[in-house]
Amino acid sequence: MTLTHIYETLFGAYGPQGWWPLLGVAGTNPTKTGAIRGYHVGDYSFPRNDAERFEICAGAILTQNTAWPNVERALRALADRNVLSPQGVLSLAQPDLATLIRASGYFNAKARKLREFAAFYTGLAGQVPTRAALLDVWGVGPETADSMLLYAYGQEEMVVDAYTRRILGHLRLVKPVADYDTVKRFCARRLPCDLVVYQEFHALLVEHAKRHYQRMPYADPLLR
DNA sequence: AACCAGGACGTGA
DNA sequence: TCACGTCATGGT
Repeated sequence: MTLTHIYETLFGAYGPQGWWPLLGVAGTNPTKTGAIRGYHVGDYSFPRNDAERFEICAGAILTQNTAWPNVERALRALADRNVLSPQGVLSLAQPDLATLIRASGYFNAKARKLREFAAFYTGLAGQVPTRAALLDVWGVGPETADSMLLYAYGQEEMVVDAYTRRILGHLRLVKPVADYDTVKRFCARRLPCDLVVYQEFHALLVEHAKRHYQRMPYADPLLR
């Protein structure tokens, strides 16, 4: 079972996922599970502007260990108040920001993370951040940094998350204890370095895991 | 009604 | 390094 085969199998089964979800983009994904919306299936021209870029980054922080529908509530609360922007986030006192993003969980920690990131983002002045610079921001770890680079900045950085580990571990392609960078290199070495492939691969693994890796014991009907 | 979700950080060994 | 506790809402 090669990663290319996994990719093609999942792509054949679910089709393009069109990540990252955006509030202003209607969900048209025929394979969507649950309440997830905001797809732009088959269109890889995103983000189309700076507002969408920041929304993706904010979502990457808010979705840490959190289900997307809750993240969407928080993002919508920010958008409704017209503060889903670096300036908007920084205009709020941290407790007020925390109240707005309450639904996403860990709201105190995430309010601080959003503010730290908004300040960093402003300092970028439109430049693409390096991975190392992102990792220096408090609240941005490896997965969050790679999600931002891959989906907000169009950089070919493989995203490894709990689902990636779960699926690849179940298929015995990686050890369950392998660290982030080990799994990342494993994937990067075996898939073509292509933006579409990277974006879809991560999204497809999430979709597949949501369908078949929610509860033990796993019985994967597609991969083995 | 426990269990978990597209993690990251701080601490003590 | 590494294992473990902490942060917290909402769906199943």
